[in-house]
Amino acid sequence: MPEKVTIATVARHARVSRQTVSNVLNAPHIVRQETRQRVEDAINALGYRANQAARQMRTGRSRLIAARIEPTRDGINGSVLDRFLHGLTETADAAGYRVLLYTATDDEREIATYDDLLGTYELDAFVLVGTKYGDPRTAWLADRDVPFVTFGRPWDALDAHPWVDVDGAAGTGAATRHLLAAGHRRIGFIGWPAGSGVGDDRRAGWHDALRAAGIDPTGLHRETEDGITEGERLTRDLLAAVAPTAVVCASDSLALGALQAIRGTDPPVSVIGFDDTPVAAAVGLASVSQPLGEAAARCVDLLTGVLDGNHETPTHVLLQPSLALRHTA
Amino acid sequence: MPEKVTIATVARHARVSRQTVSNVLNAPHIVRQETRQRVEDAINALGYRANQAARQMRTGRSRLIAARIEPTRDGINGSVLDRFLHGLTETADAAGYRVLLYTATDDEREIATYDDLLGTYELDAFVLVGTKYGDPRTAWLADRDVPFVTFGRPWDALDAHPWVDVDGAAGTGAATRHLLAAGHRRIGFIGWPAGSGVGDDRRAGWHDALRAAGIDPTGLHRETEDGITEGERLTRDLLAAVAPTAVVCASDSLALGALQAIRGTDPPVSVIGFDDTPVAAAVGLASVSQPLGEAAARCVDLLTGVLDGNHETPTHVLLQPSLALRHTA
DNA sequence: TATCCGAATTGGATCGTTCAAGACGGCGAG
DNA sequence: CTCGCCGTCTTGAACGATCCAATTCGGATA
Repeated sequence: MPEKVTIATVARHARVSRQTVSNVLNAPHIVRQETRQRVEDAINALGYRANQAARQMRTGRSRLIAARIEPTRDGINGSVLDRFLHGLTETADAAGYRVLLYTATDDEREIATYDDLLGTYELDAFVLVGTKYGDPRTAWLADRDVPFVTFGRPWDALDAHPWVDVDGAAGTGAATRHLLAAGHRRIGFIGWPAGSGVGDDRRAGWHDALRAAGIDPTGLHRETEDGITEGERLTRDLLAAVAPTAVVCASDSLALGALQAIRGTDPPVSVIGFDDTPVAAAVGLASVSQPLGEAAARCVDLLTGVLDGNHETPTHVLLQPSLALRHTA
Repeated sequence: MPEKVTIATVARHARVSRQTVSNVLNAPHIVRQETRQRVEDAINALGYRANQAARQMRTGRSRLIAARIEPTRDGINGSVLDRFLHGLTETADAAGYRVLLYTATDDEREIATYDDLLGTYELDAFVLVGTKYGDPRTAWLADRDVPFVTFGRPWDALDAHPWVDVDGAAGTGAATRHLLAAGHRRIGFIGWPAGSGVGDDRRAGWHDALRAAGIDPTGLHRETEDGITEGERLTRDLLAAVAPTAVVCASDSLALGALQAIRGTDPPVSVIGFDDTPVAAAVGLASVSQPLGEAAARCVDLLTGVLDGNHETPTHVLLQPSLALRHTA
């Protein structure tokens, strides 16, 4: 069995000192061209790889970022996180970072996990998905100057920390305008109770688009917790009350419920969901599509900016969604 | 700012040597009860956490396991991996391990990634999801004595390495028997081309169940690549040829296609899918459900067994699926 | 020729932990 | 009484990288 290749092995092979090899790796510009070449050749010939643990012990940086993988709730929205995670892994990899997973059942435990991860693994940064008003997790991290980025705006103070988000209002706005252009006038909205940043944002897009078209949105919307059953219930209610010819929903779960509710209507009531989940694609549901890969990439950009001390990079990014049109619209 | 708490800090505080603290952590039984208590008190008082990088450098073990997150293909089957990953993270955590993500677009790059992860991060083990006949990845890992477990049997040699799998034949068998009990006689099967271990296994369950009921399965099955469109096409073909009253499918994707094809039949043709994906739950599709959390837990069990040198643990585990009955069956 | 300068390189110390070997006191056997 | 052993604890070295201070060397300057 071949003995382990360390920086000393490379140094001996290239007939230079350990420090010179280290310089070739970390500060190539201060090494003479000819020497550098010799060292690089040795590295390739021996298949040397810098030992991350040793490097970390000296520098205190692990090149590891943590992301949370959530228990699959209704399984529909879970796929959003899944796609985001995949993008994150890919982009982080390209930037020389690795993604470590963790889970937590509530905020308190999640914070305990931060403490543990920071203490034992010396993580470089965290990526949080979804934040709420007065989120204790971001406060904890900020208090300790731990670098982190959220996918989702901090609704109570936009400048609190770096974030990446998708413009939900633009998405529901575009969906509504698409329906208006198709001749619809009574366009309903099924969303979440007021108070959640994301929900209010998505409703605002629909609301403002109707207003801009000279239509009064009063009475045309309903609010409920997320879920297929709830979506169906509220859509039936809305149909009975104001007979909309189209419905925009805050999520694909709600939209799937809406689809059940409108079954058999003639002409069929149009439905547009939100998130463009695989379920939507499978059942032909039109939906607002978030650029998740792009969002993940921007998160990594922001993090590397912070970690490498580039304070010139922007601290927040708002991406535009697109409309995935299918036969329900 | 408080200075870093190391093993030396704890030692000083408890008035023992560094090594004694280390022993309390790693071999408590060789430390006198009274001393141990004093050290443990100091650990708690100071909030000491062992530095993983330093430990790793000395022991060569990182307490990190790697799992691959795949690009969301059609997004339906992706959720299976997602749920598995979540279970894996949770169980690994409980066993003192963390899960590191990686991606790769093909086998060659995946192997290059193994090399990189092993070289720079000294990963303890890998979890592979899905293997095929003559898989180059498992061969590479086995060659180098890298511990790993697969979720999915190595179809060409069941004793090649530790694995966890779900009994697909039992699943399709149960589905078929359920349909038989409901009075169906002509039960079709839509699956994948012969040659894939998983596909052949799932077809065998259906085949044998029919045979056991004294029914000749000849002509009642069709094979195709996975996908909704393909599933629909083949189901139409099967309907036209032999007019089955029920169809068992090798995946939820195929089953969704089948649902499109049978629309309007009277009495409705029954359909049962495989994987119990969120999509199935959403559209009311009956499906065979894999115990993914349990599978992940068993993977961790096998790994810790290998890593801790327990060669007495079984090297493979075959779990039984259950039937999620919904209105399509 | 002596002095100085900066670029390039060197050896030693260090990060926090575990391993290997040894020190110390008490106890039982010879 | 002495020897060896066992249980308990301590000391020094090592893992593989980077940081720091010191050194070499060729060339420019006085």
